[in-house]
Amino acid sequence: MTATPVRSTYRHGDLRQALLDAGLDLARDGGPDAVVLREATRRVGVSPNAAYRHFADRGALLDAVSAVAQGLAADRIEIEWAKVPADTDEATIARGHLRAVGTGYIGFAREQPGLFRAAFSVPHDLRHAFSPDKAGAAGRTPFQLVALCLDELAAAGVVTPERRRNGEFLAWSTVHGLAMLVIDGPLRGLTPEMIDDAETRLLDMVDRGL
Amino acid sequence: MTATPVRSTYRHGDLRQALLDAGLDLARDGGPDAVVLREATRRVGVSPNAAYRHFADRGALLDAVSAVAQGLAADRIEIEWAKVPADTDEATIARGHLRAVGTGYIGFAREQPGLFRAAFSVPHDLRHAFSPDKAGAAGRTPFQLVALCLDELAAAGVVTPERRRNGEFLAWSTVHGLAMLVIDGPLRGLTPEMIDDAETRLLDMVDRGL
DNA sequence: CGCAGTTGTTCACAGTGTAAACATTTTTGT
DNA sequence: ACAAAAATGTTTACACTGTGAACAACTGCG
Repeated sequence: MTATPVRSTYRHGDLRQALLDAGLDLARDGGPDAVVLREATRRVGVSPNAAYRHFADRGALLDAVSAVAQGLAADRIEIEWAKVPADTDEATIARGHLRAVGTGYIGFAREQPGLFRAAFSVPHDLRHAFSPDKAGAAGRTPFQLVALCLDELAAAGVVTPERRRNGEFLAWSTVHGLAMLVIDGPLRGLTPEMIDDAETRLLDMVDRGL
Repeated sequence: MTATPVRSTYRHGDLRQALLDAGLDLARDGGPDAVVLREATRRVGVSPNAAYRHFADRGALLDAVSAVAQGLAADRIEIEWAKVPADTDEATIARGHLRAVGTGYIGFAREQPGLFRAAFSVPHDLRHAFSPDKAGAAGRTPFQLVALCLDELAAAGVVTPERRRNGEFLAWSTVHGLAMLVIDGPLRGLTPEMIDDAETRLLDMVDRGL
């Protein structure tokens, strides 16, 4: 059932990308732990150690998968971002964008829990949060999107400069927490309606209390 | 260098507990992934398969470790809880308790990241959130403590019954998110001062916006 | 005392990551 | 053009993991 179980050429052509794709498939159902080197090479139709020509070790492959997954999260957020009507006042737009980030983030977590965990449970430093390989199709990383709408809120005077400072951490923590508890923690098993409700109220709380 | 590499009796005496303790040690530095069956048996000085007389599989051991870790989290929260002055009005006490839960929860995460992840990253259902084996020395689970202070807030009239409903999820998500991002996510590497600041502002936000 | 149940051990196997040596193909320098 | 060098894939090998099955030693009960 595999597309091309054997290949004619000795060289693969684009093994790195193929392994990355396989890794993403593994992460999609199974999360970061499911990204196992040998299985990826198996799916690509190559010997296990071929992977080491393109990734230093399993961790490097997982890092690459994580970066792509963060880009996919960014894409999901951009979808919500684009829905925000632009024909209103600055403040309303900014608040809409903040809400869009939250909705998109949690939406991605709920729709793609495996990729979400691969994206945000693999330890990375904040210093790399802006690196282009973590960006979505629009060229912006999830963290950049959070920062951006906070800038908008500050520019519109919705939040004071004092409150805007490091506000990323607050906004991010809030939605990240709900996402994690729902897909991977004790809040799993809640009905979609209950999650929707929690999500709405959570975003209300951020909107009011940031 | 091991305390008792061999034992005189064929029977161990309390192998289950010994394995659990070893599992906790492993989780303490290394988190849930570090809880490996063979290493636990090795530390206890017993053959690998002896573990199967007391735990169905590795997952069962991890579950047990997770439950104990949740109890330790509860203990940590109780410490903050007990600090709240009782000689004030009901509302102030209730709000203090909510804050104590947040402080204790994040404190536990920062002080014992491995145990924290073992406690709250191992999937469990909310239906078991009250089971006594997850309780601390005071007999209350972390989730019970959240629920309790929300009840207090409602009784004191700080939050309306409408807002109290399912408020656990909001409060929990918020602190859980910060904890996870700080110990395991992109917010690692923040200075303790920045984390302190984020924590304070996060709890302020919950206090204002719940 | 004998025997059944409990608990620990041994042997075995499949799966994982990864190092080292080897093979093949492509690139590059003269 | 052609040999040397670099890049890429394979094979072999090892240590480690979880876990099933058969076996061994101890315990308590009739």
